[in-house]
Amino acid sequence: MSETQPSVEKGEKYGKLFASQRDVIAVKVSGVLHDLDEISEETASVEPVFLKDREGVNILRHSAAHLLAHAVMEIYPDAKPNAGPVVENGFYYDIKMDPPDQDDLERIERKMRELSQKKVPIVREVHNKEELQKMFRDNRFKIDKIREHVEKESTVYRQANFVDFCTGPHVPDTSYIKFFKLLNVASSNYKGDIKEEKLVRIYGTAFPSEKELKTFLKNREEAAMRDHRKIGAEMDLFVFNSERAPGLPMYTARGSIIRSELINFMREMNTKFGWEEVTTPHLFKDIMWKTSGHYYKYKDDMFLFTLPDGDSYALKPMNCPGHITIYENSAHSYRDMPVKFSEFGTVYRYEKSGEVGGLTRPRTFTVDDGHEFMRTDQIEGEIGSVLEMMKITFETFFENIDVRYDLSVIDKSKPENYLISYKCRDCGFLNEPRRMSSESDELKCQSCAKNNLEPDFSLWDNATEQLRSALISSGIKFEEYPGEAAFYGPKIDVHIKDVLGRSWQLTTIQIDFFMPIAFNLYFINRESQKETPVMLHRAIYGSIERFLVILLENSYGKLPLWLSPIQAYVIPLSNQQDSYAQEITQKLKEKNIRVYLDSGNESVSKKIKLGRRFRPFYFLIIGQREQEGGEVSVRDRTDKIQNLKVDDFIERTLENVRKKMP
RNA sequence: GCCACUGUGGCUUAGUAGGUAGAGCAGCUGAUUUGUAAUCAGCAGGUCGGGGGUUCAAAUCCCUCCAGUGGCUCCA
Repeated sequence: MSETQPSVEKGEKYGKLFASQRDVIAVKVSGVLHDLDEISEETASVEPVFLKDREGVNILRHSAAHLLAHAVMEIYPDAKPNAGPVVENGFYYDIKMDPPDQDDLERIERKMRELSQKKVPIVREVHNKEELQKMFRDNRFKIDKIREHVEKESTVYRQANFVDFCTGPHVPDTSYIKFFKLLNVASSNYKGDIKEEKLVRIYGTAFPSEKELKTFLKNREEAAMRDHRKIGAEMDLFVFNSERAPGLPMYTARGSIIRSELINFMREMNTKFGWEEVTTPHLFKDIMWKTSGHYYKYKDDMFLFTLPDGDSYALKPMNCPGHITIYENSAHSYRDMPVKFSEFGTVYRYEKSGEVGGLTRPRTFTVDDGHEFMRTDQIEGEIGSVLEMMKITFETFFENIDVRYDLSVIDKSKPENYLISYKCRDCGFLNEPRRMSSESDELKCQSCAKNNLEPDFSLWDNATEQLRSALISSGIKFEEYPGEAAFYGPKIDVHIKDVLGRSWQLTTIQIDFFMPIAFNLYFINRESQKETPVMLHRAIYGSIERFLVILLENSYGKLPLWLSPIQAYVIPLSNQQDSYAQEITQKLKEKNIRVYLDSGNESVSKKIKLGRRFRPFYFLIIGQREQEGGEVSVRDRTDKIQNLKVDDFIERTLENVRKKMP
């Protein structure tokens, strides 16, 4: 790669060597992107960035975001642009303006096309901080950015009357931005702060070629067809009744079959990996949630109620306290550790109105939950064991799927958000863990009563390190996200994208040193002393509903045989085959094959047409020929048709179910 | 919770200068007895999300509440 790279002399434009190549839109000089027109300050070897390159597309989209803001400013001169970054599959721009409607959006897009055709040069200018502040004096967003990021000088990009504070690079002129589309309007808050100004966020996308744009738009339309809400309705899997139970899904018989299969699969795996299944109630008195700490952080998000006798209860938002209560009930020796409880625990969380949606964010969902109590020397091995469960699960359900592993760690600059031990700077006493933001009184040392405390991160650091090394030794690639930890500990989260490109957390593995302290849990160690166990929270599916979402969208509802609610959809050719069809249906049922008999007076074609929405694994057509030969005509997912003896079909089906064949 | 959009029979949907709702599919009835993505005919089904208002008159205009969708925030 790095043989003789073309180079430019001091004082020359970086793009000099590529002047004739329109598909070169920027250059890379020792790993840094630059505009073609930028003047080199020294002799440097330059690498061309083509429009179609990943980086080229990003530059294009970034320029398209500028073009969007440019068009908006032309139409609405009072608008105040904030920022317009590139995102996956496109870009957006946050602008302080009146929310545009569909017509406005089209008007903006037309203006963008107009500006594109005008081939407006996009010019980079360098200004010092004072000049910048002057240029953007009527735009507080830009001023904030200039104050925060600029030391002496920085760049702006000018295209006709529109100037944006930006480090670039950009395409040379607006005519490069040709194949774009504004997608939708949303809203956001400045700096993501809900107390800050409301901004309009306009999403759009741009591509190097018309073909790519068209493909993208087509895929987007098709993605909507794969939406689990649509598939679920077609397959008759679940029911939403927004008047009676907003955010509270119900499962039909067919939907329940899939749930049961998922649960059975995990139940077997739990057994294999040493998890004992327990059952806990769906509600507890509020004292439980006060002890666990959930109450203080989440009481606005819990279903809380008070009975006439004055007792207050809450539907459980988590299963851990229940499992803790079972653990507490008996004495544990270090020899018994780890103690591992699992439960398909249905939890209830009052998700705020705008946050609920489909099965990805319902107000009740079932977690394939597990809580483990162990000695510190068992942590790494146990995390590895859970990672193994996860690996088996994902391999079973998905052939290839884009998985992201996050290590969610504490944000040490905000200790008030977490349960943390505090050390006294005066007497050195290590105080019990607490969450500062839930304390009304000033924090005082429990030993010397002074308030000179500092957070002690040792438990957090320890837990984080154990998670990190377990990931590394499992050979998993991951990224760390400060501030994403749970209030009681760091966690490994696994994210998978839905069909609309939104990322959802499925698997989660969390180390918790604090809940055991909060509940005074212990086991008797080798020295016959009480010792606090470490807790591990884990869910492999995460929630059954979310997992189902990914399964359905990923497979377009064409679930593998062992998960299909209807495995065989029986269609008699005419009612002369009714009794034979009945007989076969009954026989399959007796073998535990899930079968549906469509005995209406319709043509085979029509029955197939109407039956397809249920995504049965097989259609079994039964006519006179089949009846005479003791056969069924089997039409599979690929629409291949094959006649089989009934017993052969049964045998084969059962074998494939057993093997969990895809 | 915030911003925007949307809300017509089980599903998809027509219905904008405001004049008390049309259709297809599904359902039911009858005819047809069918060979792998829709046989024909008929019947029934809607207080147009709820409430309030403007008007002689509202699915259509206004207010408000509820819900859904897309974002934001949040997500133990």
